Amino acid sequence: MKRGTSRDIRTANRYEVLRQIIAASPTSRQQLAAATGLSLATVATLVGELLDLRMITEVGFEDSAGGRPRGLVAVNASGGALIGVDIAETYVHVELFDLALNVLARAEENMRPGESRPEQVVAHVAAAAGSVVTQAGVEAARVLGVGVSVPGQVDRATGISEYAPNWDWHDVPLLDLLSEHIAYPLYLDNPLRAGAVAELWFGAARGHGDAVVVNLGTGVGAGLVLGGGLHRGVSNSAGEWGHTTLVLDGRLCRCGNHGCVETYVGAPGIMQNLRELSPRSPLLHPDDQTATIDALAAGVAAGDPVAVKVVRDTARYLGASIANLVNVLNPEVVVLSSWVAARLGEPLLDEVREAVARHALKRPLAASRIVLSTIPTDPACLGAATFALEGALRSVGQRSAKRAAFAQARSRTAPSA
Amino acid sequence: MKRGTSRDIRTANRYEVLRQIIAASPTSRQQLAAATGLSLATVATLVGELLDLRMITEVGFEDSAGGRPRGLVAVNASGGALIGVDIAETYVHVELFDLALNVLARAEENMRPGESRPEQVVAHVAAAAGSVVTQAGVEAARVLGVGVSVPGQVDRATGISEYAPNWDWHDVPLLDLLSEHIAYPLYLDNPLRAGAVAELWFGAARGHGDAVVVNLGTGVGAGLVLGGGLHRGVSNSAGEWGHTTLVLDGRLCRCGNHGCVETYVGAPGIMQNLRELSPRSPLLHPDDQTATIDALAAGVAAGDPVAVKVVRDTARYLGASIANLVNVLNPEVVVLSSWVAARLGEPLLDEVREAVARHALKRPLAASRIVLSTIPTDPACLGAATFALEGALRSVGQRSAKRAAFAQARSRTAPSA
DNA sequence: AGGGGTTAGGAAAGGGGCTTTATAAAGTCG
DNA sequence: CGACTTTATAAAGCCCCTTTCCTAACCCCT
Repeated sequence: MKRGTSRDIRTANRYEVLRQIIAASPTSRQQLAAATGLSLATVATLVGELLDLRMITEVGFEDSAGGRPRGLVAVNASGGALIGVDIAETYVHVELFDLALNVLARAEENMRPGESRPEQVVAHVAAAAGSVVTQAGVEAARVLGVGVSVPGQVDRATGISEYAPNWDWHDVPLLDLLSEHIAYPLYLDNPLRAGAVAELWFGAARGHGDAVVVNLGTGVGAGLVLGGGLHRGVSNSAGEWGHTTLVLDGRLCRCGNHGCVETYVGAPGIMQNLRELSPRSPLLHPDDQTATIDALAAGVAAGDPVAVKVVRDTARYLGASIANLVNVLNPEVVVLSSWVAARLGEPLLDEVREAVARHALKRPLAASRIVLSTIPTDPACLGAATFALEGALRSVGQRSAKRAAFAQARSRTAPSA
Repeated sequence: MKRGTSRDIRTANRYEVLRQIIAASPTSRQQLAAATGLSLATVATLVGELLDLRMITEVGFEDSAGGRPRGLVAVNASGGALIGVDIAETYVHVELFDLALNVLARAEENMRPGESRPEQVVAHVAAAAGSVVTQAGVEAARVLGVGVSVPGQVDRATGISEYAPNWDWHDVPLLDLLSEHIAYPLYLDNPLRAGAVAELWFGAARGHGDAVVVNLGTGVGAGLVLGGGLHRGVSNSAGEWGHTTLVLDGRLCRCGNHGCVETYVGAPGIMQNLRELSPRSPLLHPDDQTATIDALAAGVAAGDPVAVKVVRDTARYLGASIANLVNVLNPEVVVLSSWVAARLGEPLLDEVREAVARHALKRPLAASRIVLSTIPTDPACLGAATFALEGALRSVGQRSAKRAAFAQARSRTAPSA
């Protein structure tokens, strides 16, 4: 049971101030103090730190009501670069961000089925990472770090991929393998937590102490923000909501269990919902999840009754299982994220809201908003890059000790002179 | 989103030190420092504070290996009293504890069906609270506070019982009503959280950052300990695990939903499990939950195949839904608590462990231990009293400002004299 | 009996953090 | 051009925790 230290407070405040600046650039110290609840003095110190790091810059002044104008600061977008890597079953996405978290370059490597050895995956990552750096033309020294999202169970401390379901990896020392090809600081975690931290910094979970980021893709899961921070659980494997039982003795899941949420609301599960309703539906593309989900979305837009019914059925499963999260965790906001949610969009959201309302208890329900993610790019990439940003920010404020000591010594001798 | 202050660190450390002293009384400062990870100096300060408060006392010395003997401190059991109140559907339990959390006096008031008006309940509480104080013969001034556990949704800040399912209460200002009869500081919350905090301070969750306390009674729910503290959720209604869906379109629950966990593993649910297996079983006491559960426990002990099967079926439901918690939250320990768990005991636990192992993912499962609660008395009473203890401890260290200023002023003038 | 040696406990100093108060800087307005 | 306002920084104060140093207390050995 870890004890908190006063330094953690500082780190949290640093995060909060930078988040705020990124969100509302340019902004003044006054606004930051109001938004964060910190005193002007503390904000000024933190802003000073960030200026020293060249992560933000002064960008002019703003009239005040008759007094000294407010100095404005903004993210120094070109002050550094962050790389986010999203490793998935069939592809590796790599994006290079500036400090405003704009995408400067993008690279995608597709992996052929069977290409599942760790060295092969690592080679793809290294190639793509090299590519984005040259594409964007940033100097290597400006890259603050590389965040890597890899499916399955990850031990962040050791950098070991304990288990990756797609490739049946067991205890692969992924960080070590990657560091042979990549010289920047590396941060490893899984897509659920990456998505959650992306929403926490830049998305719908901003400013909320308790939030759930529901990830709807081929696999499903949830990233949990509890008490203002990511909840990891004791072995960094919290959030496996996709493998909670919704239908006892229900559909067989790839995890070996029956009736998992994932088998009803993951992309293959949705295809199964469609198949059970209308086995020969033209919406169904048996070997292509993306095409099927797109066809469903188009069908709903066109008023196709089968598509509408499939989305409704899916929303019913999804609503019941989101209601479980709402009842257990009582979050302020539930964010629907990842590609399935993005493609099915509002129609799915509306049905889900209704279904959750039917299943959840009144009080927790009243406190929870359910929204779609507003993150336009790959949330796992953005989240992974955010881990790198957090990492860069965490290691601040160690080496200023010498200067402080010097300043103090001088101020002590001055009066005697 | 609340920011933490350095004072919270102090409060947490104060809790931790006192917890440790209560758990291992008498103990030395050395042991405390080792157990808490704090420095000797900090432990000494905190111990000093607690000595000043007369919550602990020095009780002698212990030989050290050849050097100065270690001073021993122990809880000053008679240094104060705490009252815990457990309001349930049919009864009010009140217990008076000394500071070692021993029960000094107990009172129970039974409520007749229909006796559901807030004033009637409050009258029972007031009567029982008065009774325990006179029984134990403690002076009123020594009572540090009264914790009250009331079912349903509670707003701690305002002291309003927003919703109590048994009596259909809506927004009852319970704290105000109670304070008309009870002069001690009052602390209100619900039994789930009371149970969790009891386990966190004195039970199986001690020292664990992430724990789930599963409450198996007539109703069921879970108290969540996440990140070392109680997780309340945004509207203090987290933990309603009893009303998560385990069987889509399953049994009708009193919450209006279908297939809730509670309908399978709450006492009435277990009776239903029995009824479905063997409608005319002599184990079944249709109007008496307690007797039925007792009969089942006895039946299992005697090897009655029907009883064994019912417990196994129940454990199957329970295991699947505990696995859901394990997968989502990845806790270090899951504690089975409340009267149903206590009565069915080890046989239930064994079956539950097996069932959880079948349903949970390998990694979170490997990190989780499932245990029975070791708290012998009513956990809601103990937990409620613990709220009072925490409250008393939280308001420490405010009023020493004046003395500190004085001491400093004196030390500043001294050298010049 | 009286000094080392050893361990405990407390006091002081040091380092981090945050806030309040004072002061300097930079405008506006009469 | 001075008075008033508003912003930003500097100084001082308070709260934590830890490290370091010193005294207290006890053992043992001479």
